[in-house]
Amino acid sequence: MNEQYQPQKLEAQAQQYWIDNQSFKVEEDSSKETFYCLSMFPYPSGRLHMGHVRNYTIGDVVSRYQRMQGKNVLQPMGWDAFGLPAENAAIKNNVAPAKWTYENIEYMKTQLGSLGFGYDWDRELATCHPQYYRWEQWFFTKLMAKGLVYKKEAEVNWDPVDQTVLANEQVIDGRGWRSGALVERKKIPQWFLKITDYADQLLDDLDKLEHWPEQVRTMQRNWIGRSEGVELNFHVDGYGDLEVFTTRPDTLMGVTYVAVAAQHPLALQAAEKNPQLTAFIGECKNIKMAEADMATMEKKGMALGIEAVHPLTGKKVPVWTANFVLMDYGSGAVMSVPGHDQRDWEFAHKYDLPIKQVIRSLDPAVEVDIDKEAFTDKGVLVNSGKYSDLEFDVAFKMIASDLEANNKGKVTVNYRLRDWGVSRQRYWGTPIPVINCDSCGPLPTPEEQLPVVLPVDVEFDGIGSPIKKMESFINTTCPKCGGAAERETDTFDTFMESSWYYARYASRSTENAMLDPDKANYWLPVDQYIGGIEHAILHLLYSRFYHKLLRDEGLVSSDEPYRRLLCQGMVLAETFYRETERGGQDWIAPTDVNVQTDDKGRITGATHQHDDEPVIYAGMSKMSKSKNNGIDPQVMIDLYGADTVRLFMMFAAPPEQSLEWSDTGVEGANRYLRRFWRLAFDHLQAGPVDALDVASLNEKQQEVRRKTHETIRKVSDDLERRQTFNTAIAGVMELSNTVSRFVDASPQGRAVVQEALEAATLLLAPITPHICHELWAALGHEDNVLAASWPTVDESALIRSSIEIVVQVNGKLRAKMEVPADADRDHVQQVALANENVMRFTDGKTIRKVIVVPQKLVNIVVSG
RNA sequence: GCCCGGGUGGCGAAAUUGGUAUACGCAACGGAUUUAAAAUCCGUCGACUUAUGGUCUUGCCGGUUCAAGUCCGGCUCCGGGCACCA
Repeated sequence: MNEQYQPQKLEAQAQQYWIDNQSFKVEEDSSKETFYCLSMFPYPSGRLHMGHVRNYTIGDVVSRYQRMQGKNVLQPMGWDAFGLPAENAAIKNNVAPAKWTYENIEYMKTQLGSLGFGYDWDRELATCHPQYYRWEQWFFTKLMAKGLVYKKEAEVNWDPVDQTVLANEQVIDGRGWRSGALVERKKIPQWFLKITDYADQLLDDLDKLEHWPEQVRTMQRNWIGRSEGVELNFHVDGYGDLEVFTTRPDTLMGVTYVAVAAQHPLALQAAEKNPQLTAFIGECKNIKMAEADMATMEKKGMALGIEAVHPLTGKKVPVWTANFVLMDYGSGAVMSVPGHDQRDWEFAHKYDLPIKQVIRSLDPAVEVDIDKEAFTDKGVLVNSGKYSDLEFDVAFKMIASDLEANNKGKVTVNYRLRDWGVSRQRYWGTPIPVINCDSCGPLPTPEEQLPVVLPVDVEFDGIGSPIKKMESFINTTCPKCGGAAERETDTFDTFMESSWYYARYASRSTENAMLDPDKANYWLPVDQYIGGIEHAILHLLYSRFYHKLLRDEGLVSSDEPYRRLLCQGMVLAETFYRETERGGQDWIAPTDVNVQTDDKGRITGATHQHDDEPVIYAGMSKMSKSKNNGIDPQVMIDLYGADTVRLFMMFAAPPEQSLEWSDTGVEGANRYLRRFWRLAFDHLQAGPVDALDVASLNEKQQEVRRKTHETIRKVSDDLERRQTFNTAIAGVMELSNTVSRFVDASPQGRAVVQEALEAATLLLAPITPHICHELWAALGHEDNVLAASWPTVDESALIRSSIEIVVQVNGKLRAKMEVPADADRDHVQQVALANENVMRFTDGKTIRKVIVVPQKLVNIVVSG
């Protein structure tokens, strides 16, 4: 064993050992318990960022820990390779997306290797590979046959100058990012998957996911947004029935107007002879189709000059159009009850529409003043004719059945969830396997023609997808009539690829099918899934949906894809900037900045290393290109080694929380590894170690041994149940501190230290595998540390003869005392009451109550 | 705007089921070692105070309890998501 800790050398050796021995290759083996640990695969953007390092370190720790539990562990890795950035890079650097992507994959793969992650690379996949996406295409044609796919017109962000569809991200302040043109909403035909058919299953099965964070389940529940209500019709002369949905039929007598979307046929019809209305509808087009923009924009509307008939009273109410009513959501029309809905109330105030109170509070003491704001609680009906004085539930039922009896409405369930639009008008994605024939309509591409391969040899001019102009790709024949037909040139949403990759890893070598059910079911569901909280809704919901589709196709047998979920927080770093002449910010990399601090270490100022002139400190924020505050993991690995980076990442914060990058914190992690190495080195220098003889240990030796076993117990629980890797590391650090303070060169003293060092090495092995690989051998083990079993707790080592009890008087700490571990309640109470310092606070007072919490504390309640 | 989180020393954090607030680490300070520096080792380290002790302290205001960082109600600030970024 070398005296110096040399991470570069030792890590290269350990990594070579794992490669030579194919240590992480796994096969199906029915005799072993399985564990499938999956980290969300990266988008191959060029280099790993710290978010990846954090994600994959957590995954590797869990995998290695489970392996030490004796399980057959699958930990695969792959590439979420389709997406917008490749197209942007193509335009910027004049390089084909495929080439750019594959080069990035190659580089990032070496980076993952240098971090020591234990992946089974035989199962690697890239979603841009035809052998991957062909099964996605095949599956889509199956879904078409099942009627789970349909085509309809839906709105997109349209750049009228570049003549192209923009992603929400590409619309900045309402304008196209490249052209600067005012973006319009435009309707184009697109393919949809009927995720709403599975809404109830997706909702109900959330209850089964007991190892998912509650917050993610809540977010998904709210996203699906199941609500029971009534669908009802307002008749409009010369148009027909205007259908609306409400969860509050009890407020029906308070409707003072109805509102339709700007694109609603009724609005368009009214606009034909109304230029002002036409102008207003045109104006409503200039809003980005993102919910946040819709919800925060100024609410505007205009009367259509049309009236609708109230389904119960027969009275007429005006019809308005409003920019906040969504055409794509529900029927594109809403009934408005300004007395009991705040948005309607504000709209009514703005446009002087009548406001009518029809609900009062259940609590007679509560005054309702609808002149001030809407009263939105459920309560008792008033001013509602025969329904007055009814409470919500009764009113709901009675109004609903009256509507039903008059054929004006019915009770129904509504979801916030909308069907999944999977069409994208982009190049770098999976071609949608559809052939459009003028006479036969859209048809699935026949199975024998799959995959529909995306041409990779393309010219990129930056405007629109190159395959949309590529006749050799487009022109084909109709599979039904044999006539000339055209291929669909849209590609799939990249969420399609990431929705089933977890299953493909489990059946990676299968060539003639999407999945081999035997192999897939051997591994699935994923035991532990790890990824960023930003995926809490979309990716995880689509993936859950896809799993149910795979199940219904007979490819998997489970209901849910991911048994346990861990959402890791973001990685933050300090940000610095200078103001530009135009008042913008010029972000400066933290590595280019010198920081000044006060005597307490707080940042008081900073200067640029290049010119020593001041820069502005803007606090911590997520590492990103836009803030230029990313720290390159490769630089840190080269400087300190992978183990240090891994240790710091896992120690600095609990996994779900955001993690603040700190250069000195990394140095601290490195310092700990050097100390740990030195501790082992000094111990081994003293020669062979005797076998441990538990019965002969003195008190000090017993204490060290107790610490060893308490640490094993704590770290096991932290890694397995709590997944608080930071406290696990703190625990091992405490053990190291105990050992380094323990000076005892006697044979049994050294035996106790040997046991402690072996335990610490095993406990750290999942987190810092390279140094532990080396130390395990140095401590005298012939087997590799990967093959070692997780240490077990010797319960007899934990036994204490006395314990500390704290004594409070009126809840305030007044004394600490040692009592025998087996002391009974009365004894503990007596000793507490007799304590000198306790008596200073009880003297002359009346003791009202004494609370004894066994093994912990005594609280004496006094008065007077 | 809506949904979901979070706020504890100078800093990252710990306190697991309501029971000792500040474990572990960073920074800072003092000392040892050194020709010197780095590295290393030892020590101090929430605030105030009349100091073997006491008072206060977990974003703010209020409540429940013998006991609240933890539970409840109201606010506030910060972050994530909002369906075409992945």
